Amino acid sequence: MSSTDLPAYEQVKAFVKAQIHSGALRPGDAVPSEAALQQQFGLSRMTVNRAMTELATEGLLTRMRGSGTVVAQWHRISSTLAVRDIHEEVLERGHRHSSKVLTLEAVKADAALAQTLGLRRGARVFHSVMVHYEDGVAIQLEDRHVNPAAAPDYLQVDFAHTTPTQYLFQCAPLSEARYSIEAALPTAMEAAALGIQGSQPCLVITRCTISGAHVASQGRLVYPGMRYSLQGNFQL
Amino acid sequence: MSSTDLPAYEQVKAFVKAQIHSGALRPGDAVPSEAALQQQFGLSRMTVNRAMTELATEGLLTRMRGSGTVVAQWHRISSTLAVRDIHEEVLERGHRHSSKVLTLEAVKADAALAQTLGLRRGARVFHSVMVHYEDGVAIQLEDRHVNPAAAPDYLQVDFAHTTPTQYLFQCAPLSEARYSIEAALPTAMEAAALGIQGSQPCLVITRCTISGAHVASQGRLVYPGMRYSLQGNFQL
DNA sequence: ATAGTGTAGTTGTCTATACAACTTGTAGAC
DNA sequence: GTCTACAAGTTGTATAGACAACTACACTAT
Repeated sequence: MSSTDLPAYEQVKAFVKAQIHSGALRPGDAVPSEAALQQQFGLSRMTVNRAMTELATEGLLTRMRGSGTVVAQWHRISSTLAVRDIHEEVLERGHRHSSKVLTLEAVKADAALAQTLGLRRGARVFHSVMVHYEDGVAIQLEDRHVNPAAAPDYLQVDFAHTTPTQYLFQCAPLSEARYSIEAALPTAMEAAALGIQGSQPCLVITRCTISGAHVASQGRLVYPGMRYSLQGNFQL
Repeated sequence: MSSTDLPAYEQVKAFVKAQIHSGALRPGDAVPSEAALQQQFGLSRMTVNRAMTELATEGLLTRMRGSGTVVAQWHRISSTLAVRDIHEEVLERGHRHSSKVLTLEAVKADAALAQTLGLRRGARVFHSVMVHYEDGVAIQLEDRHVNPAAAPDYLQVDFAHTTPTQYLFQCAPLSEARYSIEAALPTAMEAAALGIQGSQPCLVITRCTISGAHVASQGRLVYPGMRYSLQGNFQL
């Protein structure tokens, strides 16, 4: 705890990481045991254990009780995909966010929708379609179906002052989510709403949020391909 | 440690999680302090601390030394995106994988490529283009530029028995990656190689892998939109 | 009123120890 | 040769205690 200001367990993590990145330790290789590192660094085992346990949960190491620790075969890269509000997102980029509600209604669920929301066919569900603009340019079409059990007052919400994501966060705490990302062509209606050609590819994120026992909502988010890309930067 | 076989710290985690999912604790709400939970569960503070620290790194809680713990505002969902080999991926689905090499050559880097690979303009880089098939159906076009410093023998590799991902894993341990996911139309060449219409949208992943100080390679992975989607399931 | 001081409460880290659960290899019994 | 039993080594979990770093708030002196 003298060389830098980093906590001791972080220094051990950095040491092991460096050995992996330099190639001194390759996938499948055995990593020194906690006892060995304890000696080498002059730390207690609990501290070394914390370092190694964290590296394991980060996916860099594979540990087996009784057997030892090896460098993981697949460097799993843990990104964080934040389920967040597009309003906040736009503001964070220093731009102006606005939106327009195209549809806000109650409809009867068809077979497919009923299944994903866990309801019976013909059940009453809420449906909203809106377009989000960043500095006046359409960047997202949000087509959402909501389970009334999760948000009974969905139709009364004033979406000029809030967004579906924001509102649903409030009344149905998120517990699980499923998503699917694909490239597809927009429907004629979607293309018109986004102000793009129907032949222009879009990034479509289909997202299903689950709150406790209910499937709270199912959303289809359409991004014009030319104006949007999902980006990430991973560091091991 | 009596009710179930779960470790004590996992039980504390489950307890707090349940309170959040049920809505008893909402984003921004204060969570009981470690001392309080220690009393309540009859555990040592270290055990409670482990539970809370892990929930914080999972993004469920926000902790501030001196101030306390609150439920995080944004339920960050930590997915794991594995940088893995398409060969293994196809085999895992129980299908047959094959591939065809279209190009394997050394070229001079143009300005853009030189910049991303961290080389000077006109530097010698390796270039490969190949198509991957799953049970005979084209599912991915892999257009890759490789830094010779990371893989000097890239042109001599027999890609009938291995894949670029696999080979690069061996000779250049991964330390960082940047990616970008977007929807785009394939080039005429790409469409022909994948056997699809040029008007069919594709999911394009541009990936840049970094190994230590070098940028090891830059790859453009094109997936036919109709045959592929990125999927994920998150659990908090 | 304002600025500074102090104190209680909270989280971050580290130690030393202990036992449990599991793996692996070896020595011995048959 | 084969199986069993044991021992050594490894990780998983839990404890009790300690100090450091920081925050928030109340209180005091100006």
